[in-house]
Amino acid sequence: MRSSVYFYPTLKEIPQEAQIASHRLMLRSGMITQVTSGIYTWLPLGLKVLAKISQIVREEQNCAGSLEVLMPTIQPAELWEKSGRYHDYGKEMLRIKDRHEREMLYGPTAEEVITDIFARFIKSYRDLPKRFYNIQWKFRDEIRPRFGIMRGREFLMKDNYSFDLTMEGAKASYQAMLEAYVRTFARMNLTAIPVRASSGAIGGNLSHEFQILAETGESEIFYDPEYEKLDVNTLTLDRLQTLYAAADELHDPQNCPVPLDKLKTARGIEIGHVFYFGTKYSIPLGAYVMGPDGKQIPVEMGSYGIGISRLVAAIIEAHHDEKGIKWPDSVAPFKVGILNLNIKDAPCTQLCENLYQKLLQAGVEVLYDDRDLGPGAKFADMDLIGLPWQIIIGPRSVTSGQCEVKNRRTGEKTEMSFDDALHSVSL
RNA sequence: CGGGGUGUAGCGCAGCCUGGUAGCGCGCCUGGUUUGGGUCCAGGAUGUCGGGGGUUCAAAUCCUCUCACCCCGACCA
Repeated sequence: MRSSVYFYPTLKEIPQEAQIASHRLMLRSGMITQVTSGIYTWLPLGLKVLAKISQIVREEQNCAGSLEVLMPTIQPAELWEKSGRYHDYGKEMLRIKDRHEREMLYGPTAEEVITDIFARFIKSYRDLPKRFYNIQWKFRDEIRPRFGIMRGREFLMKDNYSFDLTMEGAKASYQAMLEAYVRTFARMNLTAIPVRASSGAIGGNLSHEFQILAETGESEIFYDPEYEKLDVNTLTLDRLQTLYAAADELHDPQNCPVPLDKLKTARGIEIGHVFYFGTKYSIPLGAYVMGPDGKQIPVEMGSYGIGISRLVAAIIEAHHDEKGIKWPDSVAPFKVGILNLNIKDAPCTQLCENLYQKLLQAGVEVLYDDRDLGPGAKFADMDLIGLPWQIIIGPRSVTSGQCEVKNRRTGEKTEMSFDDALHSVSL
């Protein structure tokens, strides 16, 4: 992609309304722009990142044996009346009426819709277990939206719903999701701590929230250092139940099993939440299957959310510096940026064009800054939008035959030949 | 919803107290200049001063109603 035809309206000045790093950087790098309180348009650069994150989440969900569906944003009140939540959910639910005065709502979550689908199509224990997920826009009419996309009213969420015959089965589903989450966040260079949680409005009796560590996180969390050694091979539900981790409001220093000198503390951003809630929805919505003994059994359910749009902000909170974003490779909107320091210098531009074409041919996602701007502006913009690699080519490259390759994450700069540059960023 | 604040050019702001018909920086357009960290010079365009009502010879400025947005708190992926 050429910068001259792309669209990323970068801002030199810090937008007044933005308080936290991710919000400021998303606005300044031209990823998003606010439409109204808590509601944003995703501009091309931001949308690209959102799509990359969605894809990673999707791959790990599929890998964990889940089936993707796409449920609507607008749901009928009727379904929520069955579960009792139409009354319970409160003002966070955006309620609307269609032209027939029928009560509708913009879905804040989708337990009712998916459970209804299950109830209508799945009748036998032989079809279990089943897990369905979708990646869809949700709306929660937050009392006070803030921090940009981090707490918007409209947000993109992956929500997965598991259906099992027994509680043991449900726990296996729960564990499969825990593992998928650890893998998912690891792929985004995030350290995630599954903190035991009260299950809130969705209800139930087993719940963990995933906090990802970032210095600017919203809440303080206290956790056993063993958490930092967790990976998918050592992570089991039983093991998790024995480890201590708590967010500040739930932290109880009196009854904390971890000695004070070992207890670790960090800032966390809640990015995912997993729940087991049994038959809370299956019974009222009629999600029963015929068991092996010929009896109707309400299915055991769980639900598992990941705030995808929030992840964009969370990744930035975890990976930025004073100049801008430092994208992990896996979610970067482009892998490489080429900076043509003087497009009016024909030989220099020729070098840039050649390299650009070679990178495209190699299948590398590249943003070529071919705009007629001074070098300073290009350096500043490229650091701001945070592509993992920068290849800097100026008139002096014409005589030296070298370009400068800069690693945005480490700041390391190396002069090398064009072939070497091509090779090193293609890895 | 309670408390606080802000709405003036695309962005960041001054002007408001003490009423006299709108300004600065950045950005944008034109010409030139410069080209390895937001070059420099010259010229130029852009405003229902958030909206309604009122006071006044005269309102960005005073009064009043209203809307939007932001911040703190309670709630949340």
